Formats: sequence, structure tokens, C-alpha cells
Amino acid sequence: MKYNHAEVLNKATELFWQKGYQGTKMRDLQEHLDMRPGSIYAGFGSKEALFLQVLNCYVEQSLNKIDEYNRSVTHPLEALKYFVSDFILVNGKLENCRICLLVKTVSESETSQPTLHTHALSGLQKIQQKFTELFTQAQQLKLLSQTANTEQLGKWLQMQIMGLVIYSKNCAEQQDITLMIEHIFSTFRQPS
Amino acid sequence: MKYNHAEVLNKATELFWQKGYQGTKMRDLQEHLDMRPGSIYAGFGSKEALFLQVLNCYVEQSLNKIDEYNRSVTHPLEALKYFVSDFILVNGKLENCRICLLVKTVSESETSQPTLHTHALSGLQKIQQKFTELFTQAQQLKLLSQTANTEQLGKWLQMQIMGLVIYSKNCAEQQDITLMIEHIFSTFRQPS
DNA sequence: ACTGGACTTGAACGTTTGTTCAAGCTAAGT
DNA sequence: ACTTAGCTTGAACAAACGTTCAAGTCCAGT
Repeated sequence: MKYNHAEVLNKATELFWQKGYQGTKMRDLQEHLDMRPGSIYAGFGSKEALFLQVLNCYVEQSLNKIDEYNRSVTHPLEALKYFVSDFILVNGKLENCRICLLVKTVSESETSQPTLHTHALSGLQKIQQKFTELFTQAQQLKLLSQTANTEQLGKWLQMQIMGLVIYSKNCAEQQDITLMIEHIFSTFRQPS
Repeated sequence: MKYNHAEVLNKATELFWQKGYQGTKMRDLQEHLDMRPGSIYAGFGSKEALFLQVLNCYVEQSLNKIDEYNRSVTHPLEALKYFVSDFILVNGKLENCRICLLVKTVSESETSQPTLHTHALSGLQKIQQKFTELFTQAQQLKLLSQTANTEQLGKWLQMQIMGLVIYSKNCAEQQDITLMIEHIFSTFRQPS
């Protein structure tokens, strides 16, 4: 039976997300995907190629999620807040939070794996652009000062998420995180 | 000739900082430290034990650096700002910036290496406590509102640094980073 | 029923990995 | 000069790594 490409990619994402690129061994993947090495190599080419597909998929899903939030709530700032909250507090709980796959990859591949590094960075850029997009929408809806620099805000939010995601691993108190998210978005709402 | 323990530790720190724990191979260390495998194992026991010493050393040096800043400038908030600036913009430049070794380790060892993870987390805790300490000093010097929660501020600054450090790798513009640091510390100065 | 192409299998390959160890070196104590 | 303890050496080890491949299985097209 032919394997389900999308499903396999999602399972691979899980594993890479948990263990990182170097931490995920081919034999872990074989077990977790229930595929034999030959199948994996026939379908994806190499460990690196598989991981790049996983990264692309991850970015696309993140972008889609933001769009979905934007359609289902009343305004873009709220959409961003819900996205961040759900990103950090999976199902409202802190325990399951995993460091963002892109952040993890940027950190891990800094010097040793230029291809992965470049790919992860370009993924982060795309997400940042999406943030900027929503901030611009918010500005057009007069939810932000007309002089606010939406690109700067996109960068700022990106940076905040990176901080939150890492800090969540260092922090036992779920309330601290909730407070931080609240604080970050409270500064957006008051147009400066 | 007997090796210089401190010097070797600093060289090892450099390499782990660049490549991460898993990314640093014993043969890389042998070359970079100019030591043969037997010597390394006689002096440090194992790769993991060496890395733990590196982590401890890194934390201690960071704490000392904060204290030094605190002695050489006029007040604690300024000390923290200088510490953060120098931490991100090494010698005033963005290029040399490396992701904080503790952050990198927390990210990398999340699931696969519990010992490293625990150690890195406790290091981050110590640094956060130091932040809180300086904020409390600032409060006593009436630089902060008397109702401000200094522990919360310590956590907040820790989170901000984590964000900055990762974001720096995603960002070509040095000015963006300078602006972000300025913004972070401007919120401290106005006692709320 | 037959063929061709795509996917699967699992043993095996060559490398790289962290680590060990017998042997050699050096310097301080007697 | 001899001993001893600690450091150094570099070849070697076993395990784990990413990857390959000949052989087998499956199914759509003819």
C-alpha cells in the first residue's frame, strides 16, 4: 500500500519538533513513521530533504492558522493574540508547549548546517510578513495609530514570540505566561 | 606539560557555543583544544561532563559580568541595559552575536538529554534571580514604582533577552535590535 | 494474463561517533 | 638514581549513524 504523503510528513514533523534535526535519528523516524529505510529514501531522498519538506509544511500550516484566526474573530489584533496564545498554551495548557520548530532549527543549525539555517530563516521571514500584514489591516481599521510602523510591529511581535516560546520551557507558572501575553498585546491596543 | 584547565574550558565553551552540544564532535574538540582524546577524558571524564563544566563556567561568568556592570555604572537599570546591549551586540556589532549557550542548550536538549536540560534551566534561573536582585535594588533607589513586582520584571527581562538573542539571528538590521533594546528599557524607566 | 512502474523490504555497507587503553613521558619527593 | 603519580599519546574499539540495493510486492494499464 502506498504511504500517505501528508500524514507521514505530519508524523515526521512531530518527531523533528520533539528532538530537533540532529537529535532525530533515521531509526527513530523508521519506527515512528512505521516505514523501512528504503521507503523513506524512495519517497523523500534523504534525511535533510525530508526535514526541508517538514519545514515548508510547518510554515504553510502556521500561515494558514493565522489566516483562519483572522477570519473567525472580529479584528486582526485579536487574531494575532489568539494565534500566540494557542501557540504557547497548547489546549490552554503549558505542558505540551514545544519550542517553535523554526526557532529550534535556527538555533541548532547556526553554523553547522547552512542549508537548514537559510530555510528556517526564510520561514520565519514569511511569518513575520504575515504579522506585518495583519498589523497593516489593523491600522486601516483605525485600531492602531496612523503613524505606527507596521513592519516594525511585525518584527517586534516575532521577537516577543521567540522569547515566549523559549521562556515557556524555563517557567513552571502558567500564569506568568498568560500575563506576559496580556502585557504584550496591551501595548498594541493603546495606539501610540 | 600539564594543560591549563581554565583556558581549555574557555576554548571548549567557544566550540560548544558555535556548534551546540550534539553538533560538537569529540574530534572537533580534540583539534580545537589541541588535546588528544585520552587527555580530555583524563581531565574531564566524558563529553557530557565537560559540557556541564562549560555550562557552569558560562553561568558564573555571566553573573560576574552583571555584577561588574553594576559596579561601574550609576544605577542598576543602566547596568542591566549595558549587559543586554553587550550580550546581543558584541563589540557594538551584530555579526558576532551567538545565541546564548543556555538558550541553545535548553532548545536542543528539550527531550533527548534530561541532564543537560535541567542544568541549563537552573543556570537560567540563577541569571533571572540576578535580574530580580538588580530590579529590587532599583526599586530601593526609587527608580521603580514601589508597587512594581521585581520578580515579575526579572522574568520579563529574561524573556525579552531570549527573544532578542534568537531574533538577532533572523535580522539583518542592527538598528532594529538597538531600537528594540531601547524600547524594552524605556518601559522600565517610567514607573507604572 | 501480462507488463511496467512505483513502492516496500531488511540486510548490509562504509563512516563517524564517543570512548578506552597499554605504553610513554615528565616532574616532584625521597 | 629510583619511585610514583599524573598527564599525554594515538591506535583501536564497539556502537550508532545515514544510506544503499537487490529482491519482492502491489496495482493500474493494456
